[in-house]
Amino acid sequence: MARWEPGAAGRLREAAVELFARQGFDQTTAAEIAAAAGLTRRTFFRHFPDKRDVLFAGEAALERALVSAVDEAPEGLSPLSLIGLALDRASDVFVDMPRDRVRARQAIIDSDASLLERQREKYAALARAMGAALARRGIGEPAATLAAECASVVFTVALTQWLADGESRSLSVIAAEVLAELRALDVPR
Amino acid sequence: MARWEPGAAGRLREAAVELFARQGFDQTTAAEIAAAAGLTRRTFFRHFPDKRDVLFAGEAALERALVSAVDEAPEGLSPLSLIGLALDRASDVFVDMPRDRVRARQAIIDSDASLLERQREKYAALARAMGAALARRGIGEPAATLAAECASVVFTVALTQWLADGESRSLSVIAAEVLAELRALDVPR
DNA sequence: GTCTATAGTGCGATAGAC
DNA sequence: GTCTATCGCACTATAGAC
Repeated sequence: MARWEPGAAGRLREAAVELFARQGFDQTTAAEIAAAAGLTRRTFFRHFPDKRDVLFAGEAALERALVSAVDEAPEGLSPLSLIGLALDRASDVFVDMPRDRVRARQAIIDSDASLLERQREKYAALARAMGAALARRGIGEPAATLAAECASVVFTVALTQWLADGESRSLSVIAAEVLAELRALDVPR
Repeated sequence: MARWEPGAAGRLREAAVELFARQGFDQTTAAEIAAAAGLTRRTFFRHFPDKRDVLFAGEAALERALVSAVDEAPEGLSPLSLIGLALDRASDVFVDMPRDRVRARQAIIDSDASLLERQREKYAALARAMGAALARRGIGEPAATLAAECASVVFTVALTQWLADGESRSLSVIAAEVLAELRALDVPR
């Protein structure tokens, strides 16, 4: 048997969601999480610079998905259409995730102001990366920034809806619908 | 002579920007700010629950302007047109402010992570208030949230441009232009 | 570890406005 | 007199210096 099982970071992330959900974020120590994952406190901090990060390690994959979709998209699309492609690709990141697990994670974040702030920070970083990707395609300012922020908002709204009680549609379907609503914002009502 | 001059909060805010700009946020104590405004440390904390708040007390007026514009707008407009009216009203809040002072304030915020965090929080609250105002007008979800977040983004981008070196146009002109860019995001390019 | 400086709070006293 | 803003003091907590 190996000295360590593979996927230490993943096991830490799962254990963290589990423990935070059961006993609260503040009431859970890094040592507990590490123990539940069969690791030591020291190893926890080698993977995550602070206790909060264990909940946000997934954002990197999201950013890669969003940015690569923009980078690889065909020419001649509108910024909003580019965003549509990016959101579709980002939705793929979530297809293999159990909805209940993502729901639990979001409930933890919603319960703590400092976690909410960290989440805002992550989304702001995501938007900056998207803006840079759009700029590489020749989209000027302020269009690139506006489109990137729109992507962030549409994604957030769509994710919230995906996690809502009784919702069964896929994230990509919901995101497309929310993007359509964004496009319709200038229709009088 | 009166025991207290009127406008204590305003004097504290001015002194704070002055001192933060000169010696840095961390290097300035609440007592110093209070003294510069002819008050005591205790009075500072009666006006502002914490040291950061002295930089953000103005957001309340901004929120009132945005929300009242939506509340008082005529019927039958699109959500984007509603936020156009709101942005115009919000710009009025800034007409009497010296651009250099707002620039100094923003430079202070940009220099400190915890202040940036507070600013994100304030804008998030602003967007929530706008979303609620739009909902009162019968705008459903997710349109209300989307439009409110768009307003927040357009305002942020416009304010940044207003503060840019060499920019001389008024905030309301810039905001109208940025909103026009937002409307044009679905044009292929 | 100690020491210092500062953030932030609770409470009561006081000086004015009305 | 009431009401409110300010003040002064004492307190806890915490971050950094050493």
